[in-house]
Amino acid sequence: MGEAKDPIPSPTDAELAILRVLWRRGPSTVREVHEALSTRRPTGYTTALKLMQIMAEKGLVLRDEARRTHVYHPRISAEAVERGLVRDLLDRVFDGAADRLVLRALGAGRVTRDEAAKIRALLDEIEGGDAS
Amino acid sequence: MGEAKDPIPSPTDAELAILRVLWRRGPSTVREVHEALSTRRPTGYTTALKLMQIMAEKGLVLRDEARRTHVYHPRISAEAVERGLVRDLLDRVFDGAADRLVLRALGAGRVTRDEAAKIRALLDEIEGGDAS
DNA sequence: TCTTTTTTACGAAAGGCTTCGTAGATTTCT
DNA sequence: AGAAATCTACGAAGCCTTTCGTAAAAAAGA
Repeated sequence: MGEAKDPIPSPTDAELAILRVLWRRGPSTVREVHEALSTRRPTGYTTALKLMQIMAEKGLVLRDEARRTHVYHPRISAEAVERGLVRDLLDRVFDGAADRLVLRALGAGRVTRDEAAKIRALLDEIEGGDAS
Repeated sequence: MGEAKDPIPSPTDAELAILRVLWRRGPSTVREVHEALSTRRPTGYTTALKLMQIMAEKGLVLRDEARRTHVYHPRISAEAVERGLVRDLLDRVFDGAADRLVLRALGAGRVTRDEAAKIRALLDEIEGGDAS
């Protein structure tokens, strides 16, 4: 029997911030991530380092140790993480009712005409392919 | 100058669960809340009590001490809390782009024809009233 | 009355997240 | 070579959240 690889956990807040940098920049060093984060919120270098080490343990990132300065790669897609977080919120506060979440989302960030059009198109797509 | 009353903080997970009971049942005692929660997840009575005491301190609920058995009232609306949580998620993971959140929401919980219709109506409403 | 139950108050432990300081190794610069 | 900078590893503190145990007061029941 192979070892049971547990599912990758959802990132914490700080971890998510780091993943976002990796998704945007691509594989990066601790220094690069730290600098990207520091522009928004000053923080210690070793803080980023420690977090990224933890993330490697958790399987959120992959660490390339070929050179002395390690390079970190995201190991889960933005889409997967977004899906997980949205499902969480959906379950925790909206009883899984997607339309109630959408209602609030449309209320919270004001929606441009463009965005509305995109959403309509998406609805068409869903209903078109759905036989229920 | 009046004392500066700080804004009510967003509820934690356990606090949210309690608020949801209060929203559904209306003003309730610790016992009632505890029983409502215990059906889903067994937990100690004093756990609910402690949480509700903390929530009263934070201003999330109001405590009526007229009788020995205190009665707790929600002090923020479901709508306000939902708005806050959605905005959080929006900022933290979607750069404030509501349509990206909606996209994921529509993907996460599968959407019924009914829900789709509601969302369309909502979009109509927004675009109708919006002069941008 | 005396016992049992209900209720509040309080303290504190356990776990998770974030942050940082320090140490040691390696590389780079002068 | 010697000094300075860079990098990883590690431990631990501080904070927050959740959970529960214990104690004391009040009410209800026998």
